Amino acid sequence: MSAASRHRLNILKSAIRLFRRYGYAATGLNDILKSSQAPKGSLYHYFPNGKEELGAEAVRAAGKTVTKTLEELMADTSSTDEFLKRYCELLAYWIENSNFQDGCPITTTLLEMSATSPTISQAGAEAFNDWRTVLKAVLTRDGWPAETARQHADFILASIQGAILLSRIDCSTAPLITVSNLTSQTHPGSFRNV
Amino acid sequence: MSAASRHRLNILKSAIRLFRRYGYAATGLNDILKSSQAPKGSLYHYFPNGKEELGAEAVRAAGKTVTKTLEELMADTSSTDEFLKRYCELLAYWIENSNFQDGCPITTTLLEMSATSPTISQAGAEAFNDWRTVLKAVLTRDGWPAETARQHADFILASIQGAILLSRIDCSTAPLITVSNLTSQTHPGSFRNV
DNA sequence: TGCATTCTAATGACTGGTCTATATATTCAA
DNA sequence: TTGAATATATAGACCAGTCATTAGAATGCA
Repeated sequence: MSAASRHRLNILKSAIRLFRRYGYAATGLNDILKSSQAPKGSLYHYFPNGKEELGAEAVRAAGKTVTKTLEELMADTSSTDEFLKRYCELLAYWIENSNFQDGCPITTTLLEMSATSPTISQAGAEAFNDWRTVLKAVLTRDGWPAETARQHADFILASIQGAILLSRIDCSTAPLITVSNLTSQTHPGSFRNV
Repeated sequence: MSAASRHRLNILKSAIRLFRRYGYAATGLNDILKSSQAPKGSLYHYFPNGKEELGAEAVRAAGKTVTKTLEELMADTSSTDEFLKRYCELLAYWIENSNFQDGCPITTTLLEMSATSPTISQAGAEAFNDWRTVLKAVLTRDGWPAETARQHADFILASIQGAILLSRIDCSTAPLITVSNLTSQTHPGSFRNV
């Protein structure tokens, strides 16, 4: 990485962190600049369309990070059951470690901007699609037929998203653990065992 | 209702509607006042602690409306399966009718304020608990043992919350329908049939 | 009943501050 | 010397919240 684009990356990282914790609207550009230690002029240099572009980029970047985690976890596990258990453990660990202040890195921003920014919404839809694709691959690997796998990928995605929300609001990892267990029950070991 | 408190109710209704669609931080008090046609002084008269109190009240009120809907639906159905199907249909109808601009009436606000406002978070936690209680009653009525019912209530709550999110971002009722079908599969007719 | 008084509920102009974004000037590196 | 990068200043809109004032109901009294 060139020293020149160091600021760009720091701005993006700070934006992701602050949007995730406090939301898009409540996070001021000044907060992001202060946290990233980047000069003010850099923000509009690297993100000429201002806050909305930064928001979309943050959703894209955070989305890709999650996709990468899911792919690595898929390579590192051999069944849907194991995959889900491991992922939920990971989530519970991170959420608890943030004192239940951090949730999904893109959900809050997406809900806030869904009605006003097509740009950000689209970035979010693409991230969800990437995640779905990995989940579908995990299910397919376990022998699930394509169409069934697609639907169950949605189901798993929804359950986990909801579990993160509940865990955060309840300040307890219990919902995540419950969802992990019950989702595993619904997707035991392999489709062939169902 | 006294004519005097008309403004209070209108402010609350507008706050719920705007917070739901645009989020808490992006909704200015002026927006709420304009939409409710209430004078500005009334806001601080009825909600002396300002925006945060209004936010907590909005979460409480919207939460109770949902609880009531769930209770009515429980009385109007005879199995978990039917209950879930009917509720997801209802949600899909409302979301589609808003052109996918409205989601859960409290989730966005809760995610935004979770890290900064214990007051609002607590109002949200209580709302979720009320919903859980109804869901648990629905499962118990179907013969599920108490502890199992509690966990499945969480599971259902999470799935539906996630499904609303996905439907909104994808601008499609498909995730809601998928979750409705698969959740029903997981909770067929009665526990005795499992 | 009719009028004066009291008191509280209700109000809207106003404040200080912060927001995003822009415009211009300067620095720095190739 | 050129263009990318950074710094500064500020515009213009909007923000939540305050407070002196007003409207109107309740009360006391004749």
